[in-house]
Amino acid sequence: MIKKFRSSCPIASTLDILGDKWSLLLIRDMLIKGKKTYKEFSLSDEKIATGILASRLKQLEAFGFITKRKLPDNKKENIYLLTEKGIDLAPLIVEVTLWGEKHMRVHNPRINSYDELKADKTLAINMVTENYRKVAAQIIG
Amino acid sequence: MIKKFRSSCPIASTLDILGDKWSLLLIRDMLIKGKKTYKEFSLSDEKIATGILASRLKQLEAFGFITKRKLPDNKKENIYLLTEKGIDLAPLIVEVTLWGEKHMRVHNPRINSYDELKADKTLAINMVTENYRKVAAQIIG
DNA sequence: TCATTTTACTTCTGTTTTGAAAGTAATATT
DNA sequence: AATATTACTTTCAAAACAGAAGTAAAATGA
Repeated sequence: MIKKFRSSCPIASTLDILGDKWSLLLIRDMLIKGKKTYKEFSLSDEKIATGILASRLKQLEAFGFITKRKLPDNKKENIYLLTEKGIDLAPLIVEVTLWGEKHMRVHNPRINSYDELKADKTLAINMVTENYRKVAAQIIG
Repeated sequence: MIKKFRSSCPIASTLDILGDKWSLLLIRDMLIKGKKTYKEFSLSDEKIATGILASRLKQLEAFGFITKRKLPDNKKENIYLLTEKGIDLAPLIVEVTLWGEKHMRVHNPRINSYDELKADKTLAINMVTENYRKVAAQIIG
């Protein structure tokens, strides 16, 4: 997985990897919705194509956002879990959610409210990350 | 500028518009670097292609992130300025910067430090947005 | 046990997007 | 009046994407 970076800017470098329409949604699915298998990802609301899903998982793993493992009692399913690097995207995901809720509903009226998030951003981030860590630890036993 | 949204998720809807490698960099150039003309954008460190630049500016304008105007004494240059919707991306941009600085340097060693940002996030956001508003107001007279 | 289903992909094909270069038209400068 | 600058558009090859179909191993059901 070779990757050339366009500049020395941290924003540009982040977009060099996460700057597409799917990568951050996979992180969202893991962090917020607790998804962990290929099948679960493939059933997303946004209908990701299976080829794109495979390539994104590969890239996210190559760059250390996620890990891939098998559980002892299941030789078929792969379990994808966020690393600290991936979990650290929680504040970013919260900001995107808040911005999107505030400014995108005018374009997409279907967007829901997230009042809990607005009320206490820091608390929301902590709850999401703590919850994820707990659930992940439970999965790997 | 028609656009179909993939789902009711605010993250997905935001990515439907900003989920590419260039849009957020243009916002960055305006908000942080004070760029405002086509020429200035085209001279970015990341070497955006002129066709992509034109299409992104068009989309950002169509979705109300930026406005396009001419100054009374210059019939040639167009001045692009962020709207409130665009300025509101400051917290998101700060989060991306901080995340990128923390986690991307391992992949791209050229990335610089942003200690001021880390020290006080809220202050940094306020300074950037207040500065932008002031500079923009001065430009339009 | 053996057929069926499930999971996790890969492959194929047509379409869309991107990137690099060149071209154009109006305005501004020398 | 000639040249340069600005803001694009156009062109075209290459890369990325989307949807459908196919494959192989593992798990399940009869």
